[in-house]
Amino acid sequence: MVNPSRWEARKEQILKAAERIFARKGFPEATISDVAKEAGVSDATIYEYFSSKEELLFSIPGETTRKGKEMLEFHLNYVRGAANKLRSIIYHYLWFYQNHPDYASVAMLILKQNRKFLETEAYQVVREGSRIILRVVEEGIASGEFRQDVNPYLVRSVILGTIEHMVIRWLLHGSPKDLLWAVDPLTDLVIQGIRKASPPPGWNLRISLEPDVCPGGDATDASALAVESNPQHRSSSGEGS
Amino acid sequence: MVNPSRWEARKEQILKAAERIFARKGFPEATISDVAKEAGVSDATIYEYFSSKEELLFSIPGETTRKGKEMLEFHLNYVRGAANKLRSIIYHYLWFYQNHPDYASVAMLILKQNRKFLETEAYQVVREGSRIILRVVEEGIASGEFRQDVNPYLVRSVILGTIEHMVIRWLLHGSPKDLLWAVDPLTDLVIQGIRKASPPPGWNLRISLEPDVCPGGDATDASALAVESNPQHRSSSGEGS
Amino acid sequence: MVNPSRWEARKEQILKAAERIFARKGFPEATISDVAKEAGVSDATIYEYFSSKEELLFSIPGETTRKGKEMLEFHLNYVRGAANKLRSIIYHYLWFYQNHPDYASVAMLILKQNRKFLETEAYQVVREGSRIILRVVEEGIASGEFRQDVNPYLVRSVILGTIEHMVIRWLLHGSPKDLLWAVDPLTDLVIQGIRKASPPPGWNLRISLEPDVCPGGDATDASALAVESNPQHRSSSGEGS
Amino acid sequence: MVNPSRWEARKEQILKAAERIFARKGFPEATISDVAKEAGVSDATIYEYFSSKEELLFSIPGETTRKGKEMLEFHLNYVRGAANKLRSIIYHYLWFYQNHPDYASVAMLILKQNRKFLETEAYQVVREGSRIILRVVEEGIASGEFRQDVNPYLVRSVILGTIEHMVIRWLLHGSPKDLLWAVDPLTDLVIQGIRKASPPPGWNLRISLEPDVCPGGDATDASALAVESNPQHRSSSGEGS
DNA sequence: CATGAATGAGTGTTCATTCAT
DNA sequence: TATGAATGAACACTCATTCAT
Repeated sequence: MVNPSRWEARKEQILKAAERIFARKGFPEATISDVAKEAGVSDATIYEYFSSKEELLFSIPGETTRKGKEMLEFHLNYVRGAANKLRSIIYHYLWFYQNHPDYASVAMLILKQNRKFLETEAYQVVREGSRIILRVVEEGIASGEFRQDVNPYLVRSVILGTIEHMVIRWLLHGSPKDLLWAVDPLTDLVIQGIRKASPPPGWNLRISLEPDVCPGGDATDASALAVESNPQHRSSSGEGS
Repeated sequence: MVNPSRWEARKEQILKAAERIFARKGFPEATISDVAKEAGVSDATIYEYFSSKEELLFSIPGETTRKGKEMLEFHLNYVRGAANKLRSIIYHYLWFYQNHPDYASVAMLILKQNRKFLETEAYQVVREGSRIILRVVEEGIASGEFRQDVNPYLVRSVILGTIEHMVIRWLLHGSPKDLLWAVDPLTDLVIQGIRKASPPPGWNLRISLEPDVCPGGDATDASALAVESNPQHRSSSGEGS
Repeated sequence: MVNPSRWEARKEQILKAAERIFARKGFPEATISDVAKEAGVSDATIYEYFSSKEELLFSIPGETTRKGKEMLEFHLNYVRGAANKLRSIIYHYLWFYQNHPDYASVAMLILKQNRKFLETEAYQVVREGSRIILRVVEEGIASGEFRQDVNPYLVRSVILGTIEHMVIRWLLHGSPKDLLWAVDPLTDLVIQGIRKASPPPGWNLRISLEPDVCPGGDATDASALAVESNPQHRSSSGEGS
Repeated sequence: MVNPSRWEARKEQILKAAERIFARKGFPEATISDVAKEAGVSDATIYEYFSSKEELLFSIPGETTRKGKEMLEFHLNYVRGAANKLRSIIYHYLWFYQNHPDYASVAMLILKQNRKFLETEAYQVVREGSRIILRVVEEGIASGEFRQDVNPYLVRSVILGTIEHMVIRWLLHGSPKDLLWAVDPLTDLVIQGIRKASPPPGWNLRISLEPDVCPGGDATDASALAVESNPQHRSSSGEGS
């Protein structure tokens, strides 16, 4: 390995080819020859970089996951409040999968159900990533944003489970076209489901105004505010089956 | 097929063997020989009942799913109210997977990500099953239990996604031991997330005021309307990174 | 295996083909395809009968060796006297190799130097075969035909080593054409080398010459030579197992 | 080849590495990489010195054999008498293999049965070495030490065959620990087997002729002693199976 | 009906060898 | 001279599938 950067580049080239091929054909159906052809190298060359077909598969997450986790943590620093952070997390995952469909395929359709992958180092990074959700939920409980009795593990399962379910549908059925439509509805459902059910400050005020506003008035403004703290909007591009 | 009942029994015997083997070893790793041995028949005999290894796999859900769906629908008749029905559904799925781990393995780890399975007749039954959730949610919206703006497809994704996420964790990690602990927390989270915002303590007070404030007005309707008149459509292209 | 005799026949057919191919091309150069073609079956069929290329190789001696050993023991019953028996043994080996050149090739050029073969059950039969020589030599010592100081293990090494050396030369160089020419010379050399030195007819004549030779004081030299030509010193580190 | 001596040193270094590796793993199992690693050079470098893996193998005997042959011939000049020379030869081979086990492995287990090696120049040196035996036997016949009817080729086969048989046993089984124990027994067996059948010393003596024949001579006693002092104890702990 | 026996088709993997640098 | 990098060419082995009995 005289030239490490060249070596890394080649490795990346092979990994990208593998990601594409595995995403397209599935792992058992894809052959090393397919990957080699896609990468523009020989079969044997692949074995210079990866010791087996399976190791090649397990190497795909590697950097991607690490960078993703770092990026997410970086963004979260910009955001205040557990609820807002949950939205960032949901956005992050959906945006990422949307923009890396091949990676999504490999992760959701191949790796997720692979028992051996669980013993992989790469999987540890995935776990760490998913621990962020736990942390944020706990933070929200501590700050009083969320109820004391909320189970962070359940929340994580709800968030990741829903995302994964939608990503898989998107991959297999192609619907919805745009995964990001779900960011707000999902965020809202979850937040609503776990937040401290005391009315947010300001509610009472507005409500007390209503009598004045209602009759013939424009409720829009008032509820607009309410809506902002309480949005359950259904996108016109709903998740049709 | 000299003796139809005997034939069916044999078929079931092979299917059960396949379920066990596929669950244990995964589909590509499992061989027809494995299944044949487990079923106590010869390799060739399997081909008397199923035309290919893949057809054998796709035949596993068949009855199970149909019966499951029927049972679920039967139970739902006992239950009044969309929220209660959602709980029944969640209970049903978790209970079923908990008590049929091999089937859970095949369904969650093998079939769910199989593109070809989507074109299968058996898959149609699965879809029908999942449509029950849509129906119940719509029922809840119509009855006023759930908010008007709730997206039934999202709710379905949340419920099925969470369940599947938990089942997969259970299959791969063995935790939690008892899936059913999640029934109520999950139900509550979802219901809370979608139900018409019944007032937290203190609300009723204000509500009681409304008639005075909005004479002749229907508070419920009003707020429902307010919400409905406040659609916040999100442009799908508005969420740039 | 419904029909064992058919199964055995097939197995034998493959073994014979393997013997021919391995003899002709050597083990590493021979491919399973070669063997399959020679046997008139498919590659896969070979694996129905033998679990690996190596097991196929190690199965070649099997019957042959067992039958050979039995035949040899049968013949030995016809022969009286250890010396005569040794001749029978030498004849047996040379005759056998001469008439089974492919087997000779496999045994001498492939198996003999294979460390793994030593752990094989088939090899045990070979060992038992070679023990016959030990037995006969011991018998000859006990009966007084051979000297007391003869080391049976050395004799065995001489007999088998010479035979193998000649067979290998015969296989590789093609000379001599007829291995059997060596039966009597080798037998005589060995017998002469180990027998109790009873004088052959005519000896005494030559002995009468000695007096003439002695004067002049060469007797010492002569006996020195005699001594040197007859040392049976036991090294403290004998060829113990 | 800028620096010839450096070049030769490198070549020797590679050859020694190859000898070790081939001896340890066998030829087909050993890889060029193994040899390169052992030699501390790169794979490609080996091809600077040897054109192929096989040429590398065939180059191993080269010097060793030539030097061995020279040494043997040198020693033989010190020895008088064909019988004594045969002992020297036997000693030489056994001593050499004993002290060069890796070379012994390569020669006995790999090269000896290689058809292509026979066409090699290196093999010619081996042949020349083995011709020494022929020469000595012929010399012994001519001098009257050995019988007229002795076949030198047979004797060579006996000597080399026995040695090789024992060396192979030693390599594969590890017994006997010390090959050299066999030098004298083997020499004696062979000499006894081919020498002119002069009565063993002491025979005629006892026949009572001698006193008259060698008056005042000590020859009688001496040779008698020689004979009597030649007890042929057979170790009870011979070459265990 | 059931199956023992046979196989065609396919693939991951290895390694001796080459060559630009 | 030395080698890192690349690869062409093979090959053992597997397994879903077929079919005569």
